[in-house]
Amino acid sequence: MKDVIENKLKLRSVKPTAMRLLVLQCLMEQNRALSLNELEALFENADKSTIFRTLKTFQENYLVHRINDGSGAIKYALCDDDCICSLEDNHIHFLCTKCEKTYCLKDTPITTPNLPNGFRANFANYLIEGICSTCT
Amino acid sequence: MKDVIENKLKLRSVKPTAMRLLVLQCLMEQNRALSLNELEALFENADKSTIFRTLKTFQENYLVHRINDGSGAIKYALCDDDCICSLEDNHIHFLCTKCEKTYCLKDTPITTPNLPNGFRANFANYLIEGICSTCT
DNA sequence: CTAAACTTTGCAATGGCATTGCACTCCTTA
DNA sequence: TAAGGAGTGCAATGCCATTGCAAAGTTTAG
Repeated sequence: MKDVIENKLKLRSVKPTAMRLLVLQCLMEQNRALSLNELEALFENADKSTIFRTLKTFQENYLVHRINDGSGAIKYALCDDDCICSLEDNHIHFLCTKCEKTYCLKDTPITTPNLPNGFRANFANYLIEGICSTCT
Repeated sequence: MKDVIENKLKLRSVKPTAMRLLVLQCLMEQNRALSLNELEALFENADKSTIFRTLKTFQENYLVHRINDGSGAIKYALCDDDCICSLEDNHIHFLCTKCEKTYCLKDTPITTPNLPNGFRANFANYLIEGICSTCT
């Protein structure tokens, strides 16, 4: 397990500090998108700004992507190993309004519609709100 | 013109105060989604909280919908006259990363994808970022 | 082996935006 | 015309993202 995490970091040329290993592990275990506050709560004794900067580093190296799910707090979720956060990597996110958890629906790719003349798309953020399978 | 605005309010049973007429007019004229700060700047001498509450009233009566375009500030845009802000009324929003303006693409309805088993959709927020036709 | 240079971390602000309590004004209505 | 309710303005408050600065840790050059 630890090897998998370290490999993920190595793959993206990010130095494996203790904090980074922990944050990455959390994101892998939870298997959903987490906010800064949620992550902080999972650690108890880590500083929020350190986690923030850890996540920033992760973003810059395509380890995580940020999700704006309208909850007020930005959520962070793991990227796939071959992700470069391009339009093609964008996928639908699902916010359950009951349990308040946000999931990546990686198997549900976004179909970019035909835009009006002169509009060009660089990035898509498609959020669906509803009830998730465990809350049904 | 003024009649059109007053009618919109009457249609939704919202009393036409001076502030409400002004805010509604702004939203009609700009033909795009505006943030609270943008609206405040257009008036110079109106209080932000008054505009906020005006917009809240508008939302509650399906006159405007709020858009989370990831800019940090919520944007507000006019609803169609027959809108009840249901899933069917949801449409794509476009944020131009050059001029920072957000538009409703009402002619580009959202196609809701097939969700994984057990997931049910109630609301969709589909935002596309890119370059708009006037910035191309 | 050691000192300098750089990176990471923790603490303590700061700033932006949404939201609300309270008092004042205005408008409606009995 | 007085009372009640609706609308407005001002001044907080709170939440979240972000950053400056100094301490601690790590790497590198000599």
